[in-house]
Amino acid sequence: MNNTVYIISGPTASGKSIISYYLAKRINGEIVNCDSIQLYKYMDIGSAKPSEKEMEDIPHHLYSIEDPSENMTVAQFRKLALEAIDDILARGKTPIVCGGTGLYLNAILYDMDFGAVPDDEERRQELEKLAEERGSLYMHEYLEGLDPDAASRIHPNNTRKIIRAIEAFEYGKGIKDLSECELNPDYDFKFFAITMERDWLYERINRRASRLITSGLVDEVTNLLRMGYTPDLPSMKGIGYKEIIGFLNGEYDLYDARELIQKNTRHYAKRQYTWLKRYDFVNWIDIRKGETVGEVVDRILDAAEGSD
RNA sequence: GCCCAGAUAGCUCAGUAGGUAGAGCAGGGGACUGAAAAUCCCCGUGUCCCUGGUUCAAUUCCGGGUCUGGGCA
Repeated sequence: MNNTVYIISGPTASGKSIISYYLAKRINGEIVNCDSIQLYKYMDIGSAKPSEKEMEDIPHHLYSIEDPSENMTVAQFRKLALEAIDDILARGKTPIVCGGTGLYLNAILYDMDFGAVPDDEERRQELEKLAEERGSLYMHEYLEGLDPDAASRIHPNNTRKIIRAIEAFEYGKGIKDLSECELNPDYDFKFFAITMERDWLYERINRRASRLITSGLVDEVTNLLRMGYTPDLPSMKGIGYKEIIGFLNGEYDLYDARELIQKNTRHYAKRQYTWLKRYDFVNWIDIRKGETVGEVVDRILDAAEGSD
């Protein structure tokens, strides 16, 4: 049985979605989302989901599947994504994983074991309170006593990760290092990352931020707030959402909100590059100016054949 | 035309009681197994506007000039 899985990743605004769409048309594929914000319902404009036409044309999986009040986790995502991939393969089609959320990419690429660690909101709040009172250094020392190995991998200022590591230890499974994981042997990955000259990418990011605002981002955020989704939800902390919330609260004007969105998106793109550079088996597709999507897809298919 | 203030990193500015300078932002690099569009770490040489003078030494003090704000005519 064919078990080829395409992965189209790359920094935000590099054109992953449209490239995946054309690739899907060419190879009879279906698209699986790997973007942590596009998973949420009602967040269409800000997360730059594919157009309705694209979604009708080609089956898209894991888009708009979660309520913004819920908290998607990697473990959950991994389960859903692998199910979607297996389902597509079973129907004789080719899955195309599309998205730039690095941790989620890992969850698909690697044989990661998230175990049966239950949600324990109470314990997390306890630890958060402790961190606030005693400081992150204290928490780090505490972790060092429990799991020195994990502690050595986490910076003492990174309270969030320290808390997670403590939780993981208490549940009986420490945080493993990725080097202990194998590439998922069930699939034949064709892994691509879209890139382009940094200045050009930044121009695209800036332009897209402007476009999101003119196409109704403020209304989208206003509606989300009206529906009762609060600014502290992980979904509402997405880029584009948190900045518009600040504008609606009168913290700054729309012009500044736009600049903030642009800046935060650029920072995000940079972090995505850093993440993607860790994979030595990724095929970088460096987009040239003036190149059509069809030409890009040709290059991807050529490279995919070459890698067999 | 006159008076006042400013001119220092890509931007906003601090500073050097005279010994060639440093913050924030931007930018760059990096880490990351259950919040990941999150969280966290590291990276600062630039004609200190030009030009004379004083001085062992001037970006710093003094004179002149140029430009930019603001005020008065």
